[in-house]
Amino acid sequence: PRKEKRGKIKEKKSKEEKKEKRKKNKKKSDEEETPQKTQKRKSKEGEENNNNKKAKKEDKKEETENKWKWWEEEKKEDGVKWTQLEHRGPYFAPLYEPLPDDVQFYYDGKPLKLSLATEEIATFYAKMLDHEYTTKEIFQNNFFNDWRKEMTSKEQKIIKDLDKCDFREIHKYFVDKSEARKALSKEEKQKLKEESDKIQEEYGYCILDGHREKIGNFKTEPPGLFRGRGDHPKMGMLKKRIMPEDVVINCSKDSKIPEPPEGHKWKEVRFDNTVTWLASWTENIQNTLKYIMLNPSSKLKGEKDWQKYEVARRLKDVVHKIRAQYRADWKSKEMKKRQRAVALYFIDKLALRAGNEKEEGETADTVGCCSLRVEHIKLHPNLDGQEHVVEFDFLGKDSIRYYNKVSVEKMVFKNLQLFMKNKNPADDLFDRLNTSILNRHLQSLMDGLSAKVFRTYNASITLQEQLKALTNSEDNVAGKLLSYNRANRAVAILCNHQRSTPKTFEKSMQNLQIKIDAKKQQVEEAQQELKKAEDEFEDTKDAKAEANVEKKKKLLKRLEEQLAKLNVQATDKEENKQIALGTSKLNYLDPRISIAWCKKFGVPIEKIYNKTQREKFAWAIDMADEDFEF
DNA sequence: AAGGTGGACTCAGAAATGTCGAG
DNA sequence: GCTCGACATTTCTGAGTCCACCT
Repeated sequence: PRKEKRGKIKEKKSKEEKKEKRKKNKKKSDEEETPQKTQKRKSKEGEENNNNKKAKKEDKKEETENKWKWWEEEKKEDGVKWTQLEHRGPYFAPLYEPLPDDVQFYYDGKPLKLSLATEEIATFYAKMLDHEYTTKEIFQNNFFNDWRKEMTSKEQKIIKDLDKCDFREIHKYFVDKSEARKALSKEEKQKLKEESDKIQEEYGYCILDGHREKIGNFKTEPPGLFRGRGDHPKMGMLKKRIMPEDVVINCSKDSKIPEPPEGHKWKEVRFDNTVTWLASWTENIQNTLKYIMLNPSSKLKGEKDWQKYEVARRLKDVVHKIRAQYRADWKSKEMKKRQRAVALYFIDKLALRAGNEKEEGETADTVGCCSLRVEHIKLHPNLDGQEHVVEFDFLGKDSIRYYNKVSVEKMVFKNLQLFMKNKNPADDLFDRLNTSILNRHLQSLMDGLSAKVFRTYNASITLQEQLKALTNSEDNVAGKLLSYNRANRAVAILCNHQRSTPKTFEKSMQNLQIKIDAKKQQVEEAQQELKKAEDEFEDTKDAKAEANVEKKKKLLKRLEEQLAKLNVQATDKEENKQIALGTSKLNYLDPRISIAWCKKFGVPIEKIYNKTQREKFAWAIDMADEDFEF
């Protein structure tokens, strides 16, 4: 039986009680709170007018100076996340601007002036007209339902059929508008940029324990139509505008409490230092909370990230024991244990996600390990010369397809046959198992162990092993980077991180091939020229000719290097077309492995981590030396 | 005491935006 | 030096995991 509907109204009582608890919990640290005020105020205003070059220089300076090395400080007591937190509150999405009078909506062929609220929602749909979403029936129905709810009764009486609605003029208006924006002059664009920079300056940072930290998402999400991933039952529903009255602010008591926009109030202001968020609101589609939190470069995120990899490293010490145990459990008398052991084998070997149960009808039908159904696997006693092959085919997180044929151990195969006996395709494969049972078991094996740790562990250890196996110290930097990318790719494949093939892929591949051919030609020509120069030197033996030979040699060498680089590029590109490397790099690979590798092989860190990534991994860059072992 | 539920946090790819080098 | 498009980066917000707490 799958879960019941979630979004029920919370009981007031429990909420109040919880609040009380938080207060108690927090009291202690409140007292310790040091009222350090904003000591540092970087004089940003002055830089603003300067030209790019200077600004860049300043950036660099900032990069090396006054960075908070929180990793050198002592950790706070358990559960307390900060002692000082001050911020400006969220930046609200701009209000709706009505359409000009000459842009009209048509119903049944006739122009119809809509009320402001109705018109706004119409624009959400109009903007998406050339997206395939709007061709889907569920999307259309959900949209139309929600739209009608917001109409005046007069409008409701007229607008009864979406097919009779003509949004094309509105659509065109927005297309033109975005064209116009692209066509703005340099100066106008510059001005726009400055305005958004100013907002970033003002709302994009907070003060956390005396340090200025960047916020990850400081803007509220604008209203629009919900776009789920995959086959989402709620696609097209109206996502409502967030008002200050919806927003809970979290900050420290003695800080400057953010002002709500003129004429508005916050839903609540609280002072909870056991959580990391600055503001939150409830989103109306799934009735779940959304948060404003810090950027990955912040202490709060960085510390947690570091800790994640430390847990994974502890798993390394016990993983052999755990593997031995689940292998033994395959033969257990208890069905529950067998299921747990087989599931864990999948999680370990295939890096599957845990697979929480989901409420049917509320989200797209996707699964992870524990929620696999019989219909998601096929058993092949023999396939393509391999024994005991399991064919997986299911939609995972974000409705990304997982398709894999794996030869498994005999005992696993037998167990799967057993689990599937007398079941329907739609039945749970592991009917005696769920994520909480699994995680409780894992916790008992190692402190802090849960299913996702296996993904982190296997990803990182794979990178380390692959780097060891693939890197050739004789290679030049480009060659080494290819090895790095290949190691990274092995991880991405393991974790099933995919992307749609870029639209321009074929074309850009062709272009690259053309370049390669041209370069080959050049190399040949250079070879001939060199030959000629050598012959001439042979004849004349004069200094000028000798210099010429040297020159041609150099040219040839340079061209050959360029050709080699292009070839490397082509290989890399082809191998990468459907694989997304970013996710694993950012979330699964202990950065210290990569940094150690860079140091060991003399590859500049900038070659593998861009600026943002270097900020996120500042802790690792500072602490890892070339001997680091995961 | 098992299972449901809300809350808080990580992880995910698409889309928007910025940049940079070839022509 | 300028433009244009390919590619890189950033933004966006949806989709998971996991745990504490409640019944």
